[in-house]
Order: sequence, then C-alpha cells, then structure tokens
Amino acid sequence: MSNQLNDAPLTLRDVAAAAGVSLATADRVVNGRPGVSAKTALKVHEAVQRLGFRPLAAAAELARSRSWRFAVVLPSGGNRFMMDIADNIRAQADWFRARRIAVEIVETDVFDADRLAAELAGLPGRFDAVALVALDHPRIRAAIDDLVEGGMAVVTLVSDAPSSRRQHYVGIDNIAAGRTAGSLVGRFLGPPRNGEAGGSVGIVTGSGSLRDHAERLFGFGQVLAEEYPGLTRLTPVEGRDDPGRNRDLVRRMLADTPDLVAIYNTGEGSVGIGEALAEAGLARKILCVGHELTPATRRMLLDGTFAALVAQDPGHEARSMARVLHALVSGQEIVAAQEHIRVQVILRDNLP
Amino acid sequence: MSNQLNDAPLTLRDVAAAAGVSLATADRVVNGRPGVSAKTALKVHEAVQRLGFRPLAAAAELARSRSWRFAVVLPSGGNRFMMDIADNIRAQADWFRARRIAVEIVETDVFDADRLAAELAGLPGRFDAVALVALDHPRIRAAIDDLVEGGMAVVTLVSDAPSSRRQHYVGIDNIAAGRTAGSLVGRFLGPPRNGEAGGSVGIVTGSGSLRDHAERLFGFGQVLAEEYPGLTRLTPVEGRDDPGRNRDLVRRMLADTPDLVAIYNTGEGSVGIGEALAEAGLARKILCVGHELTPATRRMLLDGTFAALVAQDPGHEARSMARVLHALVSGQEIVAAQEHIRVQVILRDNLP
DNA sequence: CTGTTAGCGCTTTCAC
DNA sequence: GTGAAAGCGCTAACAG
Repeated sequence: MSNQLNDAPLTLRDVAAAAGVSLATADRVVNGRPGVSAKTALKVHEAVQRLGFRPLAAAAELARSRSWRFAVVLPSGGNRFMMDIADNIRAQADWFRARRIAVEIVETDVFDADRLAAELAGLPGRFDAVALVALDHPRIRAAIDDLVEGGMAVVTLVSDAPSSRRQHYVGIDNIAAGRTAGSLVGRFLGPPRNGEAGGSVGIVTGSGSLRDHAERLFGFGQVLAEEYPGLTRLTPVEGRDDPGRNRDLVRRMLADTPDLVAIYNTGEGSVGIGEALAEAGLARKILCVGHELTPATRRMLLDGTFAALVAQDPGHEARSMARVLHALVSGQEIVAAQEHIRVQVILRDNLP
Repeated sequence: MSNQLNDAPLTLRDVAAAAGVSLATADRVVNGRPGVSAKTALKVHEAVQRLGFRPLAAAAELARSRSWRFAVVLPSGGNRFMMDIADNIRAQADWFRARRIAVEIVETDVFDADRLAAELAGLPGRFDAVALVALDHPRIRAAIDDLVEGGMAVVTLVSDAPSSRRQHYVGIDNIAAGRTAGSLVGRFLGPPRNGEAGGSVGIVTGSGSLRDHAERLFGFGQVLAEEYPGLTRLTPVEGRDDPGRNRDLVRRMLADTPDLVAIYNTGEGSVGIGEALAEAGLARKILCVGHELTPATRRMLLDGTFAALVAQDPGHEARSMARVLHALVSGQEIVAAQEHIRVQVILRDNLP
C-alpha cells in the first residue's frame, strides 16, 4: 500500500470528461440517482475507479443546501451524567450549525413509558431524526418502530432498545461493563489463585426496569459466580440513582452484613454510598466500584473511597450521536471503529 | 441555557447587511483579516453577536481552495502499534481528500537522532505540517524548533519532546500510564490493607532513550515505592521491544528470581514474555501487565497470561493528529476535550 | 435518458 | 478602507 495519499485534486468534472459524459450524468452515477443507462453508468464507474475519484464533502454539503432537525430526548431532572451529555451536545453547536442541523433537547420522564411514548409520537413532522435514552418496554419499542416507519432516523443513546428498529445504538456494552466491574471487585479483593477471597458483596442499583442497569447486574453476577465463588452476592437494592436513598440503603446494608467486603453500584448516586461508609468509619475498608466519572466520583476515587470506576465518555457519545444521525439522514457511511463507545476503567491514576 | 440550537440559517451576507457593510468587509472582520477601520469592525462584531452568526464550515472550506501537504514521520520497521497508527491514517484518506490534504507517511529510524534530524531538515518546502514520533534528544529538539521557526505546524505523536516548540502533543500522559500499571500490579497482587504483598517485580522495557518508556518506568516506580513497599522492583531489562530478546530476558529473570510475582513490560514485544512463562509453566502464575492492544496481547489477555493492558487508541490518535494539524494550518480552534488521548485500562472483560 | 445552468455561502482578487 | 464580482466542486431544477 502506498504511503502517498491524495495526490491529484480530482473533481467530478474530470470524471465526467474522462467518461465522456456531462457533469450531471456523472453526478447521477456517483450518487446512485436514477435515470442513467447501464452502459453509461459503467463508463462513469470505470472512470471513478481509474482516476481514484472521491467527492469533496464540503462542496456537496454546500450545494445540497438542505437542513435537518434533530431531537434529543433525555431524562428530565437528569442526573449529573445526563447533564454532561446535554452539555456536550450544546458544546457542538458550531458543528451542527456548519451542517445546517437544528437540534432541540427534549426532556421527558423516560421512566414513564406512556409519557415517553407520547413524546415520541409527537416528533414526526417536527424532526428528521431523533436520539433517545430508551426504556426497553413494549410501548417504547412500538413508538420507535413507528418513527422509523415514518422515515425518521432513530438512534438510542446510553440505554438501548435492541428489539426495536432503531438504526444504531450509541453507548457501551453494559454486560461487558458489568463484567468489568465484577473482575475489578474480584481481583482487587484478592486473586483466586491465592485461595478464594470470601465475604459478601453488596449491590446497589438504580432501577430494575432500565436495561443498562439490568445488564450491568447480569454481567457482574456472571463473573462473580463463575470466577469468584467465594464471594456471596447480596440481593440488589434499588436506590433509583438517588444519593439519599443510596445512603440509607447502605446504612442498613452495613448494619445487616458483618462480612461485607465490597459494594458495587450499577448506577448514579454513588456519593450516598460514600457518605454511609464515612459515617461508619468504613471508607477504604470496604472496596467500592461504581459507574461514571462525575465531580463526586472523581473525589471519591482520589480519596480512595472508590477503587475504580467503569465509565463511558459523554463527550464521545454526544459527538458520535451527532455524526451517526447526520450520516443516517444524509446517506453517508458510518465509520464503525470511530463510533464504538468503549467501556473505560478509571483508577485514581488515569483520571482524565 | 436554551435547549434550542441553531434556529435561523444565517449567512455572512445577513451579517453584512445588518452591519451596513459589504460582504467582503464582513468577511475581513469575521476572519480577522487586516484592512478594516476599527469603527466598521465594531459594527460587524456587534452584528455577529446580535444575530449569533457562525460561518458555515463547508462553504469556507470550498471557497478557500487551498491545499495542504502533511508529513507523518513514523519509525521504520515499525512494531504492530505503529502499523496500527499508519493503517488508521490511511483509513482517513477520504477525510483528508475532503479537506484537500495530501498526506505522506515517511518512515525513518527514529532511534537514530542524526538520521531523524536529517529527515526533518528535508521537510520544509515540501510540507506545510508534520507529525512525528519524537526522540527527546537535543538534536531533535533543535530540528523541531527549526521547522516551527520556518512556519510549519508541528505535532509530536505517541512520544513527546516537550521542551521543543512543537505546537501540540498527540498521545497519552506516560507517567500516568506507568502509575496506572503500578496500581494494577499492586492491587492485583493483593491490597495493602490485608497485609503487604511481597515478592519481586520484574520490569521489561524497550529502550531507556525513548521518553515514553522512561516516563512509564518512572510512574510505575513511583506507585510501587509509595504504596506497595513490600514489593521489590528488579532492575529494568532492555529488550528493544523485540519479542525474541524479551523472551530471553524473561527466561533469565525466571531462573534468577525465585520470588518473582509479577512482570511489567513498558513497551512492545509482550508476546516474548508470554512464551518464556509458558515454557516454564508459569503462565497465569505470575501477574503480567503490559501496554497496547495488538492481536498478540489480546490473545494473552483472553488466555489469562496478561491480567491487564494499559493502552492508547491508535485510531483516536490518528484522527486527532489529523484534526489538530488541520486546525493549526487553517487557523481553527482545537477542541481540547476531544483531543485528549486517554490512558485506557483493558481487562479481558472490556476488550473492544 | 442526458445535458445546461443557476446557485449553495464563503474567499479572494481586483477595482475604486 | 471598502466594495463588486468571479469562482471553489457539487447538486438540483429545468430543458432537450
């Protein structure tokens, strides 16, 4: 393969000339528009191949002076992570503007399937594409399918609805995220090869009905069951991502579980866990692993209350969502590698 | 802050009209070009503010039909990671073409300061910008400064030369990477709170003269010395990133060190370490942490030979390099958050 | 089915 | 110092 990229600045006009056709015909072939005979299409394709032509995106963008309206549906009263997503979307105002994309962030109670479904039903006509934090619920699945049916581009964000017809999911593999948390807890407590680690592991989760939390729980349980049989998983307690509720739940957990060695939080509100531990004088004595980097979790990582965080990058997700929706509406290809959202492990030492 | 982004599709023409000046004058002000009186400049700035104007990137790109030549200087006979970088750069051919950027990948012996310096000296005139894997050496620093002096945009890639005048560094914080590796080794061997972990830790490194390796070593040593005093660090052995040499070095290390509990490789060629361990029947008995995700390290992560990898994303680095150089030559702003290259921790469970 | 032509929004001469 | 006008490469009417 050559190390020399993009030598000659070819234009569609050059291709048209080489193929012996007009600019318009060359354009039709290159963009797969109808109304060209198979024979001439072949000539153009050959010329494109031979010359190595690639259209100049900026020119196409400019000429195709069409504009788009995107809706982004986020949970109302959102937690810190969702606020980060929203901020990162706003930070892209210039990027959107440069592509004639008008974006509206819509806040809804995504936990209420009826309200979310109603919100989605009101989108067609007003928007060309939508990104939403999905609830994996039959009613939502149907609402998503209706949008796609109606010709809208739909991507799920952070929490997926895989059985729907959404074109893309922008977020992490939450089973992998849960497994990663499980491995961190297991290994940090002591590697299996030196005799089994023992004790109880508490689990705090947001809500059983959010697919991402449920998947994390599943992945976490998988690893602990398979590889750390000496560890006992307590029944998950639901704090709805609320620090206050989490604090109360962990207080009780500490009181009820003398052999508690670790706590895993599948969702937000980790700060409540830190508070309960601090009260009991158990911070850094009990191994904690949680999700997402926020000012609160950053602090607790630095002071040792949390040993590790499993995280996803809200900036990457916001940018990926924008690129994917834009590619979908304008018929461009999406670069899979670039859009893959990684499950990150954050320790005190590699804090960004 | 509003949730409504980019409502009206404003053009420079609108701004010019609102300010009561011509299109050309508005353009001069918006782009900070000279030849405008302070008074009219103010009028234009006000109009821009009031209307909330942002230029359409595609149009600017098209009109400014200027082209660029970028050089990317990579180590010759590169290892797998460098090949990944090169592949990712090639994968961006369309992106470059869309911006009229011709890219040439230049291979040199970056370990030889004289040759690298000579290569760099030959760049001005032929290129507008350069990205290079730097050797932190006085001669290279001077060569970089000469390029910058000559008006070229220069960024370092993967390995930095911070005392030079390069405009940007595309790569990870290698001290943080080393610290992360240190924490993983320390914690995986057994948390300090349950009595100190003990034993010797072997260290394999590529070359003492590459800044990235030296920094990783430093960060690793820092954490082990401060937090895991029970662990004895062996003197680092240099295998020049070569699997064969690494295998021999580790064979000897195993023979000489009865209490060896872990091995850290700051560079490439981890597969040699795996081979030596397998021969001795010690795979998975000795904790291994290395760098970079390659087919070989992926395999060893999956089979348990390596417990974790500290990695950087070559795709992200290739794209970041491209964006940063383009921003530098075309006078655009660079989005710091997007260009920050993260120190990634990869376990078997969060393999991408 | 194919070709001609008028822009898209911005940059850049070249006059005034 | 300021303005008029000719493109940049591609798309989309509109003719033929």
